[in-house]
Amino acid sequence: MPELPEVETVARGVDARLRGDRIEAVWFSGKKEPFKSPARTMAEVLPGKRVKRVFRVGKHIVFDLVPTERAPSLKQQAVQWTVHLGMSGRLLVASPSDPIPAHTHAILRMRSKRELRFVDPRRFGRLALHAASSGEGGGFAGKGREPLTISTNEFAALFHGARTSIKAALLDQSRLQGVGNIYADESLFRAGIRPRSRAASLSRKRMDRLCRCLKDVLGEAISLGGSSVSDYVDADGARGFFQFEHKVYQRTKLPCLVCGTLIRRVVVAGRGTHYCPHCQS
DNA sequence: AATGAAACCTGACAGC
DNA sequence: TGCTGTCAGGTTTCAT
Repeated sequence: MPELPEVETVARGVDARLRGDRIEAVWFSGKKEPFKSPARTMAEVLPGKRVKRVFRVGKHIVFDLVPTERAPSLKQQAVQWTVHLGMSGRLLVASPSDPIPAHTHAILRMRSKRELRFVDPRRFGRLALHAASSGEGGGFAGKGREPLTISTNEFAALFHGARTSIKAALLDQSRLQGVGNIYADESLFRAGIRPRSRAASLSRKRMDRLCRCLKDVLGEAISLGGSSVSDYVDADGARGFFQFEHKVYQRTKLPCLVCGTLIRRVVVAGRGTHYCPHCQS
C-alpha cells in the first residue's frame, strides 16, 4: 500500500520526469467522481500549466503548477494539484503508445508527449486542486507532522494524553502524516513496543526509541523504493524492494527473525496488526 | 472531544 | 469449474 516511502518514491520519479514540462490536455474517466475537485474544474485549470516541481506531503503527491504566458488571462494564477493514491492508486509516467491499463481515471498529456496516468482500481484515491498560497513555504501542508523531520520532543508531545493505542495513534494522520499499516507495525517491532500499548503510557525513553526506529525504517524503505506488498509500483512501473525487509508485517505464524517466536496477528484500530510476543513487550 | 466502527471499492485468494 | 466468503487497508463519515 502506498505509505510515506512509496509516495516519496513516486513523487521523486514524477518530479524527475515532468519538472519543467507543460500540461497540454487532460482527460478524465466519467467514473463516479473519484475526485475531490470536480473533473470539470480540473479540466479548466490544469491545461497550460507548467510543472514547477513535484513533492510529497504526508501521503499526498503535490504538484506546484504555474501558468505559462500562453495561458488565458483568467487562468493566470499558480495552483497546487494533489494526488492521493489511496489503497490501490498508481501514478505512471508513460508513453502514449503504452497500453492504457484498466481503471485509468485520469490522463494528463504533456508537451513532451509523455502522459501522466492515474490508475486506481478501488477508487480510494483522490485528486484535488488547491490555491497556491502567496506566502513563502505556504500552500498544501496536510494535517499532521512529518515523521522524517520531527524532533523527539515534538514526537513525544504528539501522544501526550492520548488514551488510544500507540498503533492507532501512529496511524492518525492528524498527528503524524505518512505512516500507514506497514510502517506502524515495523517501527513498533524495531522499538520493542506492543501495538496495543496505551500511547500516553509509554515512557519518554521508549517514545524516543520509537521516534528513531520510525525514522530509520522509513528512511531505509525510501532507499529501497518502498514496499511492493500488493501491486504498488513507482512512476516507471517498477516494484520496490523493502517488502523483503519486513520483520513482522504479513508474517503471521512465521518465526520471528530475531528470536524465533511465532509472529502473532491481531486486529488493532480495525487493521491487521503483526507483532512478536517475545520481542515486543 | 476523542475514539471506534462501518462504509467506500475491487481484486486476489481460500475453501468448497 | 465456478461460486461464495474473506481479506486487504487509507480515508471519510457516522455513532457512541
